Amino acid sequence: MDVLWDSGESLPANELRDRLLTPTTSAAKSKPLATTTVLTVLSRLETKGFVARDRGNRPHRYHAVTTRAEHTAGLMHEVLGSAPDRQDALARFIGSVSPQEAETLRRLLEPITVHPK
Amino acid sequence: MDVLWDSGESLPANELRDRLLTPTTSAAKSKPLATTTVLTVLSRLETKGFVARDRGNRPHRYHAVTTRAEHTAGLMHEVLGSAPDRQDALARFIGSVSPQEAETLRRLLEPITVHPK
DNA sequence: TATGTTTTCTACGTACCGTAGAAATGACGA
DNA sequence: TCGTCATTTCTACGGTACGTAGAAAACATA
Repeated sequence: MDVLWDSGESLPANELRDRLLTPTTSAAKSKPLATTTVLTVLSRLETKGFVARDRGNRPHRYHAVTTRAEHTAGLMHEVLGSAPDRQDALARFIGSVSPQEAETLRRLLEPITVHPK
Repeated sequence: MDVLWDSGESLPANELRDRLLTPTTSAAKSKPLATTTVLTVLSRLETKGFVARDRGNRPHRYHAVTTRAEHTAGLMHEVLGSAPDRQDALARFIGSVSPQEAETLRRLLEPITVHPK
């Protein structure tokens, strides 16, 4: 559902419905959804704080509250946070990460260090 | 539900039911669950591969398939895996991690590097 | 004001979970 | 062998969430 969220930025319900026919990330075009369906989902997402809408002009415009990456990171934190043994969980997590990703992580972590010179 | 999973290791349903009255990790003792309830949940968890049972002797003994930490890590990977922008997601994740945890991560990542000398 | 667009309300089917009763199964002593 | 009790399986009900959408209300504008 959020697929198209990350695509554009702040669109009216109808736009969304249309874009849902063109699966941004490949996949065959499925049957069109009723506009009301999209609206319903949008409200539900709104109550959950995933989406916000500009209630100003008539065709309300919706936009994701966070980026997909933020959302993903958030979920990860949520999962991690629900673990009583964070350290351990992190260890396991790191342990099963691809070399490339490990490298990425290492690079990402560096900046935090206040390494002199 | 898995709370007690991580506690002991491989117990019969009744044991479980009893232990559920003594919330391993604090919290007040709630009302006792029917044994069948526990069994039901156990089967459901079994179908999902979270739990396995020793069907040998009569009081089947159940045990978690993975440790809590592994499970958590697994979930994290799952979440991360469903993201089209892994790098980005990881970046955000790291960005919002506590300094201590960042340090832990750094340490965990080192071993992987084949640093000479 | 009539009419088409957009939004809100309400609803139905499916699925999963918590909980547990009823029935089937198995073990074990009398 | 049979009764009885522990254990397991089957079935079920209430609750919550989601996908989907029709009906009705709210609006804008010709």
